[in-house]
Amino acid sequence: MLQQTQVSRVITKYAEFLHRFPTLEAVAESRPARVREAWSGLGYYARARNLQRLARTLVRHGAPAAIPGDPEALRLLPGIGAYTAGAVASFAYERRSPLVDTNAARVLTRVFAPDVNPRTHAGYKHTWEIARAVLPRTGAATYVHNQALMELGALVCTARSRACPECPVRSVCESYAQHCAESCAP
DNA sequence: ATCCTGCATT
DNA sequence: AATGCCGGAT
Repeated sequence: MLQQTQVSRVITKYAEFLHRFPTLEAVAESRPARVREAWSGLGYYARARNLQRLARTLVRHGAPAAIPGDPEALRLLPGIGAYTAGAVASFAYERRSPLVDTNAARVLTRVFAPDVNPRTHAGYKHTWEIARAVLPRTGAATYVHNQALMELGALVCTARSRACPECPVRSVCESYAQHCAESCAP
């Protein structure tokens, strides 16, 4: 649901969806129209179709669904791209796996590569290299690191405004001096 | 117009 | 590498 959709708009829908479909088995057994119905209002309905395809893939043979923890295995599932694979590996399994969403891409380029535009294809690839390069050593630390990276982008270093005075990494940020020296620095 | 915890298809 | 997909908020 969070793929290209704001958290604030997902929260309610997610709770309702889980109430209607408590398990992957429930999603797998449902008629597609029911899944689509529970998704209504969120947009990008291909995600709902992909979710059910994913559920039906994982619960085949009636066995309890097992979600892979390896990013490469996750990446093979319908609707799971590079970001979601990294997010599940990192957050659900505490694997030492990088992740780049819109927040991470913006923060990483602003902090480490001010001249890179993450919205271009080359720039986006570069953000993945940075994300891997700055990963901490352990999986447990990676969970916290990735969480913090995304939260920084969601709450402090947003697309429309940079709260540099409130930013915990401003002392090492390469665009801080450039962008906020006059307007933000005390 | 631009943005949002992207992905599949071409 | 580029585009379509959905919809609400800024």
